Amino acid sequence: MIMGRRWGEGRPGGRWHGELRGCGYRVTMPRQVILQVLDEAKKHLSAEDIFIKVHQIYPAIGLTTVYRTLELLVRMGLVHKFDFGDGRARYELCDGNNEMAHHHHLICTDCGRVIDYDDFTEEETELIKKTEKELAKKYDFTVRNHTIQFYGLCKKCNALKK
Amino acid sequence: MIMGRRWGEGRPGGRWHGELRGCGYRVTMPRQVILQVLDEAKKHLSAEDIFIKVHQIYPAIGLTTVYRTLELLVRMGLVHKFDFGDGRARYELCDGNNEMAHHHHLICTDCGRVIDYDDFTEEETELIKKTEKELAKKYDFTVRNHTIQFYGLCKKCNALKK
DNA sequence: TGTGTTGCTGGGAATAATTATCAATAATAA
DNA sequence: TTATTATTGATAATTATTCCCAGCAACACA
Repeated sequence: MIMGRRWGEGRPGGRWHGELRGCGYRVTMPRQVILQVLDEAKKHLSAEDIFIKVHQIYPAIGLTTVYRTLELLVRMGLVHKFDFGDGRARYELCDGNNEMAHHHHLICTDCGRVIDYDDFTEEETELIKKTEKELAKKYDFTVRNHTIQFYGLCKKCNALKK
Repeated sequence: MIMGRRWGEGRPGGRWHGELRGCGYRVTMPRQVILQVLDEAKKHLSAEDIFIKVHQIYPAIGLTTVYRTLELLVRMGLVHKFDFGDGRARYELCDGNNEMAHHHHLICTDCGRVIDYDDFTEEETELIKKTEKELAKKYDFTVRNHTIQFYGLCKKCNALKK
């Protein structure tokens, strides 16, 4: 039962030890805690959201470090950065290990509400994969991630218009 | 040959007279020129891009008005707002009248280059339509637009990594 | 287990896009 | 033409994000 266990797998923040070290980065407290917070989050968080949550665990954190680390994680492909059009970016752990189911977003252009959905992805996944392959060939572009967002009016705003 | 011609259809900026008035908005010079610039643009423009172009046609324009008008047009559903993750929004006329072919984006996370592509398969278009319908039903959400973006490395940046 | 190198950090200042304010202007309806 | 009032433009204010730099700490090597 112990075999195959890698260093840090028991610790919440230690899980990404390998990824960081593998890219030549140091494993620091801020990085571990930020990853932990992202992992525990059930939804996309803004930089400030992350800062506040991390601050509760590790109060010495600086906002600059949050931004710097997020940029690093995005570059590494561990984190995905979203823009919902409200002027602040959101961040989510990528679903490389099925940690978080792959999903997309419905964004209300009126109240800014964001609805996650993960229905209809079976068929979609197939198509996306195929498309990615074709794009890669045609444009010589290495796809690492994608975003699908539907914009419109949510239930409430729809009702208010009438 | 003259019948059916509505006011403003001959003028570049007058084309949207109906849309504006229909929503109870006034037809002003800034609005007409901004729409003209968006219409003539072959690609997505930032607010500043638009300001500069409009300024050449109508120098009295203020940057505030550009932002204000774009927000209005987005709310009206005439213009689509994009976020490519570089901190500035981009705007494009919607393709309601086939003016501009519907397209999606490939975004290089390294150099920020954006590639438009509009070669989707039949299949792809079908799926989107179907998904829109089902989402509308399930979440009571009126879809007015959508965005599909692939993130990754473009040809050049791919080459540099090796 | 100590120690030096150097990547990483935190705080504050700087930047840049966007939004708020408000008196002056101009599009409409009459 | 005139009155009404939406719209505008200049400036100030706001807000997310980045820059800068001296001090700190991870970790390779001993």
